[in-house]
Amino acid sequence: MKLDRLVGERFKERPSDCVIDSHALMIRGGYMKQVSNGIYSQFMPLKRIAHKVESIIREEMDAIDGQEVMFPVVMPASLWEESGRYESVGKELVRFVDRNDKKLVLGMTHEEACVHLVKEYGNSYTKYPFMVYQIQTKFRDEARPRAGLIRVREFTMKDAYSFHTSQEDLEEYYERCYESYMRIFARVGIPDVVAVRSDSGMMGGNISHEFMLLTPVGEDTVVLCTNCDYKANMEAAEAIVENTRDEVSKELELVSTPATKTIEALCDFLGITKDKTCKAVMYRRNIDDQLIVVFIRGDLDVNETKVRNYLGYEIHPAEIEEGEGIVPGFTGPVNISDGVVVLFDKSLENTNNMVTGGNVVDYHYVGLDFARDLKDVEFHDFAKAVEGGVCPECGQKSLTVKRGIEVGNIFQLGTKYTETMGMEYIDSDGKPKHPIMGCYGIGVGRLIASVAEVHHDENGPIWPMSISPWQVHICALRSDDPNVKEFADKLYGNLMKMGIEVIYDDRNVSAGVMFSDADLLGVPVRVIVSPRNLKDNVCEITARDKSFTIKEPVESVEEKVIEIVRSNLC
RNA sequence: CGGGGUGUAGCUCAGUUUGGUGGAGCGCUUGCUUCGGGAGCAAGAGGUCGCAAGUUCAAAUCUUGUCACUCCGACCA
Repeated sequence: MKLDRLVGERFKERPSDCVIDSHALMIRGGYMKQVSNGIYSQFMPLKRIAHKVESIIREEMDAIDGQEVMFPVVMPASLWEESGRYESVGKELVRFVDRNDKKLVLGMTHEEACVHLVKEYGNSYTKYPFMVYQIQTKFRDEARPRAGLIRVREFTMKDAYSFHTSQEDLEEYYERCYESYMRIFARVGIPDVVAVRSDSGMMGGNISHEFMLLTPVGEDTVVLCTNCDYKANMEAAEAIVENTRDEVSKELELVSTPATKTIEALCDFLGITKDKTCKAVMYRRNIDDQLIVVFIRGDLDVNETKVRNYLGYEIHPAEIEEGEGIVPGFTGPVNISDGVVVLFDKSLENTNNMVTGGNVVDYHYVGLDFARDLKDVEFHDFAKAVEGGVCPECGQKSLTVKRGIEVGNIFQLGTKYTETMGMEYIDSDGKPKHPIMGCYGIGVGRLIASVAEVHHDENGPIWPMSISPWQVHICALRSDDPNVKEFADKLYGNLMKMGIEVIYDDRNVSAGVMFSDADLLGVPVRVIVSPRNLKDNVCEITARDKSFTIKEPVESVEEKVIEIVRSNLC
């Protein structure tokens, strides 16, 4: 490819609306152009990278007996009504009608389409297990796309679906897929992705893992143990709290605490620490606005996912209005109004001498003893894990909280879809059963952005050889010099003949422009042909990551470049 | 969905407070010079100031509406 023919322009300045580096560099480098909020067109360099990433994914999926298929982008609503997700999924699912007013949806994930595809085939236990996958465009009307390709509405995704006749078989395959994923991440250049236990959310099912690239720009929160192997998404991380109890329980007493609506103000007023308070966090049930109050120790935060899972329905943070029997800022468990769902976090179990809302404006209870003053209370884990908290695996106070980008995930789905959609096989015992499913996703664009996020400098991305849009970038400095032009042309032609992927810059521009553009394209090997070099009968071969610069005699440049590319030295 | 911000040349942004014939840098075109990290000189092209109403003798500037983008939060296989 001649660089002067490459469609897409490169920019000197960082676009003002780019927050993270990978986004800014991919815009500056002419990799993509935004069409709408969370929707991008891709120029050739990005398309080539995506193609390579997809090839790697394809190889690894095929290696675990996957079969590539293709599901439709547009599906009839009836398919989603079968699984129940036409109702249960929120506005991320785009619903529309065709010319005949028939209801359709835009594919955001393809469990339904997959079950539909393999339903008749999988009619006997002898046909299991099997896995099908596709690499395709998905559309999710995300509430807030951001950070370039990290969070978008339209994106390319590899999604795989496996079918099994036993939980053991699913688990065995799940493990194979897990390892396959680790190979994929290593091959595209981010080997240090960690797999964390996750909450399965709308997908349903039991065990699931998310593959996280740890980086401060990530939008997920991950809990890791520095002492053992424990890793979990914040949503799924168990919180272990050590409750302390004072020797003497004081009397329960209502005291005046004017203008202390926040825990901070209350602690200041009474001269106590946050862990001696019990705060109320309010939610509402999505369908009917039923009020839910979660009581938790004042120094901790509520993990909303745990509350949602415990209750078994969708909730959202609540605004309190007058006349509901709830006193915002002064809500406590003693004499709380009926008709409110009340939950207690384990951090309060067996504690005493706690301060909590008096359910009267400007009053709090002090001396609350949960064992003594509240009857028939159950305590559950509703708290977020904290930095320095106790690890649920090894019991040490060694938890750390980090940010991560979710580059992939794997779910043990169970029979949620095969049951609702009536997929059955005849087992060896002659009885009809529902196959057990697993599903496995990787976002291609997000993966590419993640690689750029890890591998870049201030001048541009530094692509690993495995996914770089080209393998070699030839810069012909002073292409108006006939010797330079002739040599560079020949080198370009010969490398192409040898099957090397080359981007060739023979524009008559200054060295600075040429090098800056090369930096933005991030090709790992750069060959500089110039009058200065040719005078000494050499060419310069440099690595984009600056790991080496060599002056190679002109006779052996071609050979040397091929050797570097083939040996994957970059 | 809640709260902020921004829409002026391909890009980055001044100009809006206080209404009076729209600017800069980069990029683009032409010519000459230059040539190893975003060159110099000269000449040029390029904008219904997001859109629509309104106020006014006069609107990029004031008012209202609307659309788009963006940030924080909520939500998120």
